Amino acid sequence: MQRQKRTTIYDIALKLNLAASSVSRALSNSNKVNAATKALVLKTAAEMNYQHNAMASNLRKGNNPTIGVVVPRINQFFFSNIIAGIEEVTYKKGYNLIICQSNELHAREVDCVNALVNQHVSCIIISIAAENGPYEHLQQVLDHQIRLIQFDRVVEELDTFKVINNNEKASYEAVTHLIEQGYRRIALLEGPQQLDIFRQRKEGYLAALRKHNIPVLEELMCENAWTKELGAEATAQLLGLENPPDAIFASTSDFSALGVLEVATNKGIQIPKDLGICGYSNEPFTELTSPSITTIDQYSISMGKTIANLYFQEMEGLEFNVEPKIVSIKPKVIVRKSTQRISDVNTTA
Amino acid sequence: MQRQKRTTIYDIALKLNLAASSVSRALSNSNKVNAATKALVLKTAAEMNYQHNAMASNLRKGNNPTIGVVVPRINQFFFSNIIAGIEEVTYKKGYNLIICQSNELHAREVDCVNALVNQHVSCIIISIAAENGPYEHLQQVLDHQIRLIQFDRVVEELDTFKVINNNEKASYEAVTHLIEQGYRRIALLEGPQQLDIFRQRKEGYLAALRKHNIPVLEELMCENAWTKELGAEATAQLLGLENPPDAIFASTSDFSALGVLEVATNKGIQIPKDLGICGYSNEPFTELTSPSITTIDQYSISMGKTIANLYFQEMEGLEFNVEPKIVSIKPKVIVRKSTQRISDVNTTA
DNA sequence: TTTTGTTTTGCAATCGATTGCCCTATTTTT
DNA sequence: AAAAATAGGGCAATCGATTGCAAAACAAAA
Repeated sequence: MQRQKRTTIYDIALKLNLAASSVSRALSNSNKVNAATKALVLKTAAEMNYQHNAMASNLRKGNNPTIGVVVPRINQFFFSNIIAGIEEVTYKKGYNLIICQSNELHAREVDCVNALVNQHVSCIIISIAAENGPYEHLQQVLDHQIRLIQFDRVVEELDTFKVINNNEKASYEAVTHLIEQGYRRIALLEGPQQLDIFRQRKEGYLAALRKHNIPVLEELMCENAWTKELGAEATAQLLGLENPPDAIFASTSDFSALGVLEVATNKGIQIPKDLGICGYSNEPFTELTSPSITTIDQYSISMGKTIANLYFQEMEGLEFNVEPKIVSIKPKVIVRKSTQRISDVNTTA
Repeated sequence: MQRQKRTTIYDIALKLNLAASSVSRALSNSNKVNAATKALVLKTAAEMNYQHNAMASNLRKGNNPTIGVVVPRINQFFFSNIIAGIEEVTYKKGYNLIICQSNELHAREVDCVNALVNQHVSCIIISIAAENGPYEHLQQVLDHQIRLIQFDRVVEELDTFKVINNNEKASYEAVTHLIEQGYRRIALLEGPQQLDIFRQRKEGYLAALRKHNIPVLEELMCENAWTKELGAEATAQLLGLENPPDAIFASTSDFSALGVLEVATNKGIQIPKDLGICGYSNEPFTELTSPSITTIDQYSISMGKTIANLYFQEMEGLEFNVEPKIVSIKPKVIVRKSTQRISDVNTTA
């Protein structure tokens, strides 16, 4: 079978003995074409199986109603929710969504961003990879007059729109909650410190301790414990201390909290009695473990919607040099069994 | 600030006193241009902050190296894994990925497919929405010479490439496992029967019962119990029977299995001793519940890769009328505690 | 030196839709 | 009835990159 050519407006024009321009106007429902002609064109187009060519149209109109999204991992709950939220909004606006994942690699992130710039997308939404690297590629985006919105993991120095979580505050509240539950030797599992979000979470932890006059102990802070395995390792080490912690705040993720839970349970440690555990992200599994894990919800779907709305409300069609806005979302501590050793606290799970 | 125009090959040509065609050739690394010229063009392009315009290029070349994916929900673990798997492959091939979600709605699915056809994508990968509806939109895709790969939830009658799970076999094996564990009154939670996958799973269930001469009882089969809530409802009903089941196979999803687990646990029923529970999909949480839930793994990431590879190996650039292939993946039963009441079985979790 | 062959470059059409401008009917106004 | 306004439609340029063909430049061979 010969790959037959698609029907174009010229084919329709030829068949109806019209000019292509009239066909175009009819199809775009312009009022500069007679109602009868319009109907005829529409009918014929349907008969001829015509499909509008978005590439040609976008080229001529000089805009591409598409938004590119770059995330570290598509299949991470937080990010897939963000994407779902964004899609919800962009779909209604008739925009397309191009999705890329950096796999936490800087080089790959650069590749993805360049591909999106080549596509002349209207906007790029990005949460940067954990791997360090220069951010010229992001500056490039701006230089090419493409809108840029950073979310969650952002490059602070870059003057762009940002949608972030108030990590410090959330962290502060989580640790405060632990203190209120009577925990005093609270350990911290930290994420890669080149990412702002993890530095902020550490800040919140420190602030809460200081506020309650609890000494900050170096031995209770574990760097780079942001996977289940690393969390488990760190826990084994912490629990082996002469003076072990009575609570562990896995500020990196619920996965590392899971590692904590497994190691502690295997050692026969009572949770929450002897050890409190708090995670971060409100992964679905946190309410299913036994005991369920106290964590921090980031409202990911609604955050996705917020991001997309930011584009449509503040940027679409407007001048380029609007003052970048920073939207900060306050995450919420979800108290569950893994930290509840005082009975009069309201249960959320 | 005036929205300044982007640099084009004409700008470069003008500056270097060359023809645009030469610039184009230099940029595409054609061997029909002098090495020195090529270097000069590349250098100048970089200086002028030139970015290739994919829209123009695709229009001229008549192809768009982009694949569209339509799934019911982006943030469902199975689907986000499929997407991650597809992305892994398409990224390496320099293809873009446009993602849409139908939200299980037929009308929205049609919209998404049309948008992708307008984009003249090279291939559409789809898992159809639960909501019934005609599938002319899929036929349209084929009529427009766009490749179509269906996966997981497919329209059987449509002669396209398909990547499916052998649901019947998986289901058969799961039920056989239950029987081997000594369960005899095995209930089935069914999904919407307009979807093939759920019909197939029911078939597997029936086949296993027949094979072992176990009577098939209408009262043990619950229609449309495919969410956690509906699963819980069905379970309450089943356990209220005069002669309740000793096992429940939630063939719809792990979420409904979770509903089963909660209701049974609340009633003080011993699992797996008094009731066996088996889910479907191997959601991450299934190994975290107590007891952990036996389920069926669908190898979602690798399935995504398989789908993408199918396009590149069998379809890209080839004639349109190649014989559609159907790839069937055999899912694997993951035996966990919720069904293990005989000790000599190998543990997977 | 002339002829032939090979590089290198330019010209111009093309992909398909859009749109400013102009022209011709037709209708409305005076 | 003449003038003005409006509706409907056509022409042709345009968006930016690609590519077949032709021309020019240069090198090699006779």
